[in-house]
Amino acid sequence: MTDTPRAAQATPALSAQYAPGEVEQRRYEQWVADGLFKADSSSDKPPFAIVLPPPNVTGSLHIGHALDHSVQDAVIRRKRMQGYETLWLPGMDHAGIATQNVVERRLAGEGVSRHDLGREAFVERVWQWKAESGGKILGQMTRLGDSVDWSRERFTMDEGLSRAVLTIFKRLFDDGLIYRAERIINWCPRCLTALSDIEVEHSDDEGELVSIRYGDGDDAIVVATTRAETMLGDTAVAVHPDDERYKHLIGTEVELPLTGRRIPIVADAHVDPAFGTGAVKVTPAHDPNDFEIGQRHGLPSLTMMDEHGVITVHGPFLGLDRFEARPAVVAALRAEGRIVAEKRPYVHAVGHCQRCNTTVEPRLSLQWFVRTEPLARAAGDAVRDGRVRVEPPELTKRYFGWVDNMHDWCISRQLWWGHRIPVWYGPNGEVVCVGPDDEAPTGEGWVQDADVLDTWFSSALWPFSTLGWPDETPDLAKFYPTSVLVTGYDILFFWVARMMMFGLYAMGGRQPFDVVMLHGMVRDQYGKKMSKSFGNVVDPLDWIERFGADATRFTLLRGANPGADVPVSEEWVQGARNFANKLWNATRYGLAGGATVEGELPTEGLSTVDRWILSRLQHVIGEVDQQFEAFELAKVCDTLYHFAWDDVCDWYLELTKPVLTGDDAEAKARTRRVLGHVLESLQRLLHPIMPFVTEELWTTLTGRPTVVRAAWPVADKELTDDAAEREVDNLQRVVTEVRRFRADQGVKPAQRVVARLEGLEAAGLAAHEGLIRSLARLDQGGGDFAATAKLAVGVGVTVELDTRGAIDVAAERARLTKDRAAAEKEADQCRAKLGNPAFTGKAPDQVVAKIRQRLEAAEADLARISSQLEAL
RNA sequence: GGGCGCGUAGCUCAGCGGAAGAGCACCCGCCUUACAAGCGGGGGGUCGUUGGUUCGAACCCAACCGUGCCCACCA
Repeated sequence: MTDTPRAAQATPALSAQYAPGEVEQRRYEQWVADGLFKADSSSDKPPFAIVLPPPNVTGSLHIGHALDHSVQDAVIRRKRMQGYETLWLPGMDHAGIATQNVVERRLAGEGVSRHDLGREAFVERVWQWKAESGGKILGQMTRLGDSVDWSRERFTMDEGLSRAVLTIFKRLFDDGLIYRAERIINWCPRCLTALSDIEVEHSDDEGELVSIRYGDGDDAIVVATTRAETMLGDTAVAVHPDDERYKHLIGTEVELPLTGRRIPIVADAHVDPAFGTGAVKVTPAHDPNDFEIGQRHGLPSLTMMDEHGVITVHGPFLGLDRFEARPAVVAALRAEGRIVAEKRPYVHAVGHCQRCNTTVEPRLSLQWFVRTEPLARAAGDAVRDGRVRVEPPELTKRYFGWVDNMHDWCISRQLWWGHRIPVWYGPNGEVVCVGPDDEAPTGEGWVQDADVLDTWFSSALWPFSTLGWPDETPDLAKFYPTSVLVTGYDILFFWVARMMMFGLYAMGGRQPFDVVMLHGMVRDQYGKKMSKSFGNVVDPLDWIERFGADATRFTLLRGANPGADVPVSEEWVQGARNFANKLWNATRYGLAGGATVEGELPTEGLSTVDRWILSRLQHVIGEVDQQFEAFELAKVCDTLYHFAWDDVCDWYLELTKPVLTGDDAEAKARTRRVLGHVLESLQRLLHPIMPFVTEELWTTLTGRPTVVRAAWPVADKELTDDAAEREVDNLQRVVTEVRRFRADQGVKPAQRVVARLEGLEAAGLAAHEGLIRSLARLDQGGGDFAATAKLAVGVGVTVELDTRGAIDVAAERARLTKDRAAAEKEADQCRAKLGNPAFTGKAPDQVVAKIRQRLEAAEADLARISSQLEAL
């Protein structure tokens, strides 16, 4: 057998290029078949649990999910390797309004409305959709390589979670934290349901502010509004109590135009005298502020619009849509001479339905609410007192701003898809909340509330309902509180704050998770948001198919520091694909060169180069551990990328070629063992980021069954070696400088360059002359050696070269002159600093010492460069 | 209207008090026996502007100019 590192001969097992498609599916199926992702709640190992933020069953996973999942998978895979009992629990969210809308749209394509089907049949259709869409999502997760425990998959509407919903609803109800009330809520006239505050998105829209005169003569009062049509529902005009202009009118009545009704003028401190005319029309049934004013003054609430936004008051406007009614009302007022100021454009914030973008209508209606004050305070305290850590910490301010100013949460939705509100109404006005173990009341006249709960109500239970709550299951005991919640900062409020509220409430004050890791949004290579209309959307499956799951994950994780948005592009995923291939080839080469993991790692007789790479490896392990603990996955990627590509591939593999092809069998054996160790350690370190290629390589290299449960590398201080690092660092500088010279001089690689190396001893490189010569392609100086260039390489080494007359003296002289100027400048700067008593007096000793060293180095460079210039 | 953040190489970003960095892009030279999805070399930034603190500022402070996001019931 031959020892030469010829890949083709020695390793038919690895092809010349990494082909992810061939590897990924096979590996994933094996992992699942072997139960490697299954958690054991009876294990003695310390627990580490993540619940997957359940994707909505509205469609398929997008690149943002791929980021979210990649972060979690990286974190959990490392913990699994570290010996924790890991649980990553998968599942999906029924996503009430979003899913209902999707299915309704599909039905519309068939010319059917949900009302044609009826409630039961419609819900059945949604379940069909869920089966279809959910299956697609699960398939995508396997393609990404998610190491989730499939045996514990949950759905927010499955039986167990429904029981959890009933349980907590009943408990909140009994504690007086859920109530039913007639309030102004956000209403979507298209979805025909109430919305919570967070389901409303505000945008600055241009409206028209018109001023309308109410009343006549001395009693006339002018109000301004952007929503003229609502004057039909006015039941008062309000002014500030101290406003001298209107004091005399307070308590009187004016005639409301177009209606013939007379309405009172009331004084309310809410009115800003400086805005507009200082007088406000009051429409309690259609404006939240006006509702408050109405409550304070006992005003009637007059509803003048139905759930579709159509005018319901009798008269010329009856049956008009709200947006048709607006100009119609203005026109009618103008005809009566009531418009006192011309309409003027006015930009103001208008709410839109998050799901369909319809302008939200504040509407007085009877809804169920959660009294959030005590829950939100606890949710804030858990972060304030450090029980829950938020990464990045900057986002805690936003979190506090939210939980400390939370309005009561409207939880009833006039939808069919969701958890039905477990409240029954009796024939005599009885209201009964039915718990999970209660019998629903039967008999004449009893009906269940028709509404369903806000989808976030069940999502808020996710970290414990999925573990079996309200039962005291082994899973709940073992894995609650979960270790970390990973999600995008965009749903900090929607979801995280609510899980905190319900988790603390349901679990006796125990937080749902110890850490919240918030990642950013995936953007394109110019930092732009991805959007269908912009055409810059990336389909993760497309990338997985073309570049592999590992490359896709690496591309995403390479930007995934806490709170940071993640720009991606096809060029970058190509780079990541190249990286996977680089690892592949490095291992292929290692195997061909006899890399092995058998036997103890030798400690005696190691070469400087071996000691150097082992030392570097220990530093890398330390850095990566730190970065992982801080969830700085972008830094993890960066550290490992450079270690793998620069240290291992570009230098270590090259530096060890002479040994591996040489005659010293013992030295060769040692290096083979070190090479094996470095490669397999690198594969273990990269496995959380790039699970597939590392699995394929590690199992091939080690002959062991899987890297999934291999031990995570631990840094060994014994193996760090500063001297070896310095030595190799010097060696690299010499080699690089010679290469630079050759490139500058246009010396062809094949062209013979005879050289004499001086000063190696002093630089500690005496033993490495051979390596330097081979890497820099320098020949031994022969009898006809005639130095034509003298090269100082900065570590006290001088290289005299004979390039057989090919030296461009002018170019080299110019470069040296430039270098000399730089060295002079450097020396001057250092001297100036050292001559400054303020600096030497106040700066730390090590800084001063550093400057001294710099000065010495600069002076040495000056001397060397000068002599070189003379020699040229 | 409040709050938060960001402006560093052509692009995307790291560095956050002691000599300006990475990836990609670009330029030059190479099929050197793991890898051309590669190898070697190189150019490119007065770190948004103006002041201040400091022996020393990309880094701390202030103002300004850009820009992004979140929250918000002034008609």
